[in-house]
Order: sequence, then structure tokens, then C-alpha cells
Amino acid sequence: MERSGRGDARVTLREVAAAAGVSRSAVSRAFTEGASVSAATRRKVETAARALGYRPNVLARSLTTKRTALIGLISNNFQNPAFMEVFDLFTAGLQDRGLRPLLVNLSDAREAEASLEMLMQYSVDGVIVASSTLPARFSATLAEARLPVVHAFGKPGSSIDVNVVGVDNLHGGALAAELLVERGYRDVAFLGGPPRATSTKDRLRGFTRRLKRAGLRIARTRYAETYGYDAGRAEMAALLGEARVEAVFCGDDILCMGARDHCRERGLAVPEDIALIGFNDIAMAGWAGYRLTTVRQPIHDIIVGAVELIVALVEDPARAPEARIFPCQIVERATVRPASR
Amino acid sequence: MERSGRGDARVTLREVAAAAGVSRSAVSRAFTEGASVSAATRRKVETAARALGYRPNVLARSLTTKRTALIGLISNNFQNPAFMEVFDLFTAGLQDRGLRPLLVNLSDAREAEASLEMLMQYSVDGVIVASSTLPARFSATLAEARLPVVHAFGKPGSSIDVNVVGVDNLHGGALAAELLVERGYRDVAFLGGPPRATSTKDRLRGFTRRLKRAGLRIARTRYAETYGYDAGRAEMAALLGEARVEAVFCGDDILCMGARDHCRERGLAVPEDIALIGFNDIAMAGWAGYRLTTVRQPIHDIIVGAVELIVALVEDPARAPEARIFPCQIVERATVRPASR
DNA sequence: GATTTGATTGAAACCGGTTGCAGTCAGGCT
DNA sequence: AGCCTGACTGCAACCGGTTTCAATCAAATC
Repeated sequence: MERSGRGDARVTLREVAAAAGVSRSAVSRAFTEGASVSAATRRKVETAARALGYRPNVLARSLTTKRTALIGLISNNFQNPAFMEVFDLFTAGLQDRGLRPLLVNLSDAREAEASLEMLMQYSVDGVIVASSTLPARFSATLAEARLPVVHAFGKPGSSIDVNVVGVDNLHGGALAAELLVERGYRDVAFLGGPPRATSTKDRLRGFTRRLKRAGLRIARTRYAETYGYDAGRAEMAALLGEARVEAVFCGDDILCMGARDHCRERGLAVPEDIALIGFNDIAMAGWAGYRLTTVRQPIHDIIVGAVELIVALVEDPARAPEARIFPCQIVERATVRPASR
Repeated sequence: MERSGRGDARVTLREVAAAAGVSRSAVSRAFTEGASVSAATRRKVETAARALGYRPNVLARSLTTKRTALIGLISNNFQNPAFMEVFDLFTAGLQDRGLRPLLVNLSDAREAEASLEMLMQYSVDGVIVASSTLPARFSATLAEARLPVVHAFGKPGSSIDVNVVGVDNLHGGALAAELLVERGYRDVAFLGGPPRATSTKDRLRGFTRRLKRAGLRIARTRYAETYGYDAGRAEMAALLGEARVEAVFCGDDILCMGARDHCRERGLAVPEDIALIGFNDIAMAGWAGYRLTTVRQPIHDIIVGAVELIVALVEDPARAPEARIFPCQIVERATVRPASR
């Protein structure tokens, strides 16, 4: 079994064929599910293969089969520790279905075009864009290139049809507003993620609308350029410097944790002096040091949905674009005061 | 430029050759740095390629060049939010050098063998194992398969020669002990990661040794089966139930954060009632809610080193195995009482 | 017993590239 | 003018597989 290790080159189909005394076709068929091979031949091939330590070359195979089982996984959220959950679920989900995640770290939007080019050169079967901050245009370009793509954590494109799995951010924002209104807060602010992200815009819009129905307006709005703890802390500091507010709706848990810690450092009690609502309900939001009241996004469902969708899409590229939108839900912990009673 | 998008199939070398009125070789050469092509031919090829929207197929090329630029990135730390930093640095570092990370989520050791097989089938140029808890045997198997491999966050193998980049865990453990001794703690415990991981063993050993020099012994030892917040919290609870201790050395920051939060929930003041030392100095360790005193591991250096090493190894597979071990360093924040004075 | 049938097999073409080799050709040399 | 050089070029083989197609063969049918 280990004889193979000695030589420099990998064992190829041809060598197995020679050793087994059959044609190359036979070997190929022996390794193909449901191909026409006699039991005897298959056995001969298998023993020869085992003896030589043969491993089929998937890439060579892909040349004719047009399938690589490679899936591009693009994200620009590598600064966000919460995204570890996302990667865990994505990689596990893809692997379970025999797909291989080819990771792309898109920190800079300028690289976007090049990364895309790269993925096409590697003949990936499909692409998952895991980000709410990447422009929808990006997914669209990908789609135009006839590459199956699903945009996870995105919102249904207005004009172009691209597959999306995500939550109803408008609704999420409204839920946050509703809770704040119900608890009697009046001076509220919004601390959002990147201002151009549709997720940010929608959360803000839903929030504002619901507020307006209660006769309230946002006292102040600030945006963090990236989803990160430090950004949240800094923007919270800036926010408190600009206006007096009783409650802040943060567009993301990680920002909210930063905001929470700014309050801690400043000696502000939460929720007594100031209330905070996050978004996502990542695992860390429940940590004893934070206990964030937050708008829950069903990460698990979103990811399972995205994987399912990309699988279906690879199977049938002509499939009509689909949007799977999940509802949000308030998870109440300790950063908003309880209902008075 | 977009005419290509229409057809189902991708544009191939052959079509470009036909369009440009040259041979396939010429096209291939036009896309190869430093090949022998006249300026005129190159120009013809380039315009034809652009007009058709041609993209070379990297995988087909790899068949003859024996290089895929694919690097397997294996880890089993997908539960640990701190690992996001690691992934960020790794993916960015690899991309900067034109390499593509093929991610493997190894939650279960049983899958190890299969994943390895898979990576070989995809002809990766090399493998980076990013984990301190994967058995060294695993890296060794990989190395025996004649696949360049570097084990990041590992320790130099005692018997088998495998490339390693990491820290001196013995020294790290000793530093923790030293600090505790200096600050006058006497009843100390160890809360480690997976008990079989060499990193855990070494940290414990270094810790114990230094303690012994001061005439002290460990009051209690507990292990977390995985690096995770919940595990840290649970083990801390168990630990405090078993023995009275003044200080706990945690084998990892994330465990330490869990431990810290257990204290919080139990109403124990840190460091007044109990002192805590972590390991790693991940970004979160500095968060205002935690402010962990910890043993710093130079993550950035380790990763840069690992990437450099794998690049060198791909270049020259016969290269002698190397171990790059960095020193640790205490970062003092707020979970150990200050020097009395 | 002759013929039909279906399973199995190998030859050869193909997937999309690269590369060794020999031939072409223009410029530089004596 | 004749010869040598060196830059280009295309042919054809090859990388490691898959797949079409026709051939083979034994069992089944009439």
C-alpha cells in the first residue's frame, strides 16, 4: 500500500490499467458509480489500485465532466468574530454534500473583479456570497457570467434576479422600534453598519417607519464603516458626544458589543442609563458580560437554505431565481428595561 | 466583450487561436510570462482573447504544469470565534502570494483521513494545518504522502520531522506561573484545553515546573474538550466546586472568557476574589468587559511564518523541515492583582 | 442450431491546456 | 554573396482522466 510513496510522481490511471491487465477505460469505469463493468474486472482493478496507492485526479476528471465540486465562498466579514459561526456552518454544510469551499477574503472592494475572474478560472461550480455589505451589483455580475450564485445575508435585488437567502431587514428594524416604543423610550438613535449596505438601509428604514407610527423620530444616526467591535465602540462614543439619547438600535451585535463596552468605560449603566438593541443574536450576544437584547436572525436556517439553493442551482443552472426570506424575532435579555408593571 | 456570455460553453484556447489566426501554441505562449512570442502575435492574440472573453482554464493548465496554487487549509477550531483572526490572516496572506485556500472543516477526527485523501485528489500544492489540537501524527501522515505541509500552532514533533510554526508553550506556561508567584498567589489551578493536545500538555508542564521552583503545586486541574466559551464556563464552575483556589491559569483566552463570566454570574470579583490568566491575547481579550491578563502568542508572526514556509516548501519540496518557534510574552490587564506596593 | 440480445470491453477521440522539437525567416557576420 | 544566429512559429505529443462507438462474447430466444 505504501510502495507508491517512494516514487516522485503520483500513480496514474495508466499504471493501474497496466498492473491490472485491463484497458484505461476499464479502470475509469471501475471508479465510476453505475458504469458497465463486470465484477471480475472491478475486483482486479481495485486490488491493483490499492496495491499501487492510486487516487483518481479530480481535476483531470473535471476537464471532461465539467464539474469540479468547488464552490467559491466569498466574504468580506473577516474582521467579525461572529462570522466564525457562519463559516463553520457553511463549510460543514458544503462538505456534507461533497462540495469543497474555495475561500475568498474580500477585504477590499477593488479586488472584487479580480477574485471573480479567479473563481471562473478555477471553474468553480457555483459561488456563495456571504455578506450583507457587498453590493448587489457584485452578485449580479457573477450571475451574468452564467455562474450559479447565491447571495446569503442579502436582500432580494430590486431589478436583477439573483438568488438570495436572508431575512426581512425592514421587519427586523420595525421589531426593534416596536420594543423601544413599548418600553417608553423616546430619544432613540441608530448605530448602523456600512451606510451603503442594503441591510443597513433596510434596518434603518423599518426602524424609522415604525417609530413614525408612534409619533417619534430618530434623534441621531451614525454608521460604522465595518462590522467590528472597535468601530462600534468608536461610533458609540461619537454618538453620545453629539446627542442625548435613551436608547440605541445597533445594526449588528458586534457593533452593539462595542457600544456596550463604551458605556461600561464611560460609567453608564445599561439599561438604566441607556438601552441597547443589537441585531443577529450571535452566540456572543448571550455571554454574561453582555446579555444583549437583540433582533434574532436565523443564521442556521439561512445557511442551510443557501447551501440547498446552490446545490439545486448547480444541478439545474436554468432554475428560476429564488429569494428565501426568513422572519426576525426579538430575543430579550438585559440591555433594554423590562416592561413596567 | 460580452458576446461570449451568450454561448453555453466557455471560450477555449482553440477558439482564440482560430480568431487570431495563429496556432494554439501561440495563444498559450501569449499568456505565459517570458515565453517566446513576437509583439505582433501577442497583440493579435490579446485582442482576439478580449473580444471573445477568453479566460485560461487553470485546472487544465495544472495538468501539465503540476501546480494548482491550491493550498489546503485544515482546522478544527471552527467553534472558536477567536479563530476568525487566524482565518483572516491566513486567507489574506495566501491570496497575496497568488495561492488559493481550499478550506477543510475538521470537526470530527474520524473525517481526518478522508479529508486528507480529498486534498490529494484535488492536487493541492501544499497543506496548512491550523490547529494545536490535531495530533502531530496527522501532520506526519500528510508529510509521508509527500505533500508539503506546515503545522501552524503546533509544536516541533519529537520523532518525525514536520514543518512547524508556533510558540514555546512550555515557556508560556512558565510565564503564567511566574506572574502568579510574583503576585503572591498560592492556591492555583489549571483550566486547560483538550487534554491530549500537545499545546495543553506543554503549557501545563511549563506552568507546573515553574510553580515547583517556587515550592508550589497545582491545587486542581481541569480540561475542556473543545476550545469554546461554554466549555470554559462549565469547567470553571466544576473547578470552583471542587477546590478553593485563588488563581486559575486558563489554556486559552476563549476558555478564560467563559471562566470569567462564570465568576461574574457567581458574584465573584476578579481579580479580588479570584485571579485569571488566559493564553493567546486575541483581540477579544482586550474588550472592556473582560480585560484579560494573558500570555500573548504572536499570531501575526506565526501566520506570516507559516505562509512563508509553505511557499518555500512548494518551491522546493526537498527542503529540510524547519521549526519556527516564537517566544510568548505576558500582557497584563485586569484579571490578576497588581504588584503590591 | 441459428439468431437476437444485452453486458462487457478496448480503441480512439476528446476535455483545455503546455512544451519539446524541428523548421522558417530575417538580420548580422565574414 | 554565403553562412551562422537567434527569434518565432506550428506540429504533435502529452498531462490524467472520460466517453462514444464498434467489436466481442455468452446467454437467451425461436
